[in-house]
Amino acid sequence: MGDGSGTRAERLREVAREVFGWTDLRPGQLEAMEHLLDGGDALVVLPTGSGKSAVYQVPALLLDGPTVVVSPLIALQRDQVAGLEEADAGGAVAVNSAQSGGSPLEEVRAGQAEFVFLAPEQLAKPETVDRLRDARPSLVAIDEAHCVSAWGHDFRPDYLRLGQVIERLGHPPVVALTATATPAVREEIAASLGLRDALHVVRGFDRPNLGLEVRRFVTDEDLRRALVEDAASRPGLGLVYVATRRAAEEYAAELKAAGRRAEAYHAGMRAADRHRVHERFRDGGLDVVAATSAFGMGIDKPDVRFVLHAAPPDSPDSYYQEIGRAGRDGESAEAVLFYRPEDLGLRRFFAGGRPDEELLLRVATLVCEHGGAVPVRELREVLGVSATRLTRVVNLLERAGAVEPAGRGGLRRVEGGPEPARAVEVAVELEEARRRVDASRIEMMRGYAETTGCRRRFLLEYFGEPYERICGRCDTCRAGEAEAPEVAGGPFAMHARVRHSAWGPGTVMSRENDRITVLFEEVGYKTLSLEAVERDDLLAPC
DNA sequence: CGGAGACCTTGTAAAAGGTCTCCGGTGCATTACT
Repeated sequence: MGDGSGTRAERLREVAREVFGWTDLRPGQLEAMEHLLDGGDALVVLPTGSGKSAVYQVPALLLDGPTVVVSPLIALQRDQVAGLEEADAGGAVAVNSAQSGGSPLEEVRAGQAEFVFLAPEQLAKPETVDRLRDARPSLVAIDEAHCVSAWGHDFRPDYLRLGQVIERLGHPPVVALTATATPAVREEIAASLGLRDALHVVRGFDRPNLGLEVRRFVTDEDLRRALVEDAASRPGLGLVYVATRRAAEEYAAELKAAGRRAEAYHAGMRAADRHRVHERFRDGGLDVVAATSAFGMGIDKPDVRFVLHAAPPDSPDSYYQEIGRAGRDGESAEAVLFYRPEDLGLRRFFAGGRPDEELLLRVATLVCEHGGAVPVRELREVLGVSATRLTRVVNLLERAGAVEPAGRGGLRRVEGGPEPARAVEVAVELEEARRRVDASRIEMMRGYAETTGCRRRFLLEYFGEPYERICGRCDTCRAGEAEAPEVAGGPFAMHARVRHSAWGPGTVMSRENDRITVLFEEVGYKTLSLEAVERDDLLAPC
């Protein structure tokens, strides 16, 4: 071990101990911190509650200049600012529409705040980025970085523009942090943020204390009855994830009627009510929260004993994140999916929708005809569309190579890029490829629900972790149905690169005894029978 | 894609079955009102 690294590690440990009171740093954390101090970028996948925030907070204090933290929810920003204020870590401020008075950006520029928290939407304003750049940031942290991939394309398109923001800030060291990401999602995050030779730190996917089970139903009525009975009789604190706001209310009401302290939680509730449910949950005043996917980010309650799903979520990514909220204390906890194949229909509906060809063409044409740099703000006024819709379309046209950013919040045509009509075609194809991948994730969720193999193995291999055994802690293992896997070898080993004549290149993600699952770059996940693959020579190594 | 509720039809009076329409998840910010 060289002198430099020893000193660095010691300085990091000292700050961790003296400022934050953390007496030891885990290997993954320390490795990432050292890399950031050396000026490198990092992508860190660590389970919640294992000190992800430390990875940026500690080096931040050793680097000369403020740290920009991109965080998806204002509520999270508030908690993080409060935590840092307590630690006396050089001051922390949040910049968002909810703050009243004061001038947080001025504090940052004047060196009075070490940490500044913003949502990507704030960073869509060129003047905000300019003022941050003037403060010479020394570190950028992207918290909950899976949002780049999960939300960037449709819901919060400003997430896809963070790469440009990072460049405008002079590309100081960047660290992207998340608790869950498949290898494909990691690649997407790194590419989208423009990380350079990023160090990937990935730890602790397996949660051996989590029991896995799927219960299958024919009618919605039977499913509901069974779920309420189950949630009402299990000891300890639990979550019930549902697909709609209405179902959240209904389950909460039924559980109350069954004598449990239960509340609903969804984005349609008033902010004060949401807040109250959150607090009661945190303080042990509830037994069950029946919630949509709105509930969860930022919660770190150690003693959740069960997570039941009344309907499958849109992907194993979401599922693993949601069940990962159980058993953080390391004690035994259960994750049960109450499953009907029909309930995947709602997910297919959400993943559907068509790209807005008309708006794509109008934007491409306007930018092309303008000749110079068009301010995005002006485009929005001329077209009379929402910022979200316009940003989505601009993102697609940029990815299609038709337009590019020009200075502060401007857009111009790419020299030698496609004509507007052609640009729309390329953009539509990009969008459709995205939908195919989303649809294949839903299919993987179906695969999890319907597999006869070990469910833990299914999930871990989905996340790219080889698991050449069966767990004994899921329903298929306990029923003796899951067969121990053969030792996979040959041309279709885990992570082998393959090519399909119609679906193009892909990566082998898992191999059960008689079939393999491949993640194709253009069409997403596909499961193939090994017999058919061999008989018809469907896959070639590449 | 699938479920719920509205509306309609049937063919004789109180209700059952068919067809249609609409709705459904995540949050930022901004704006126009009480």
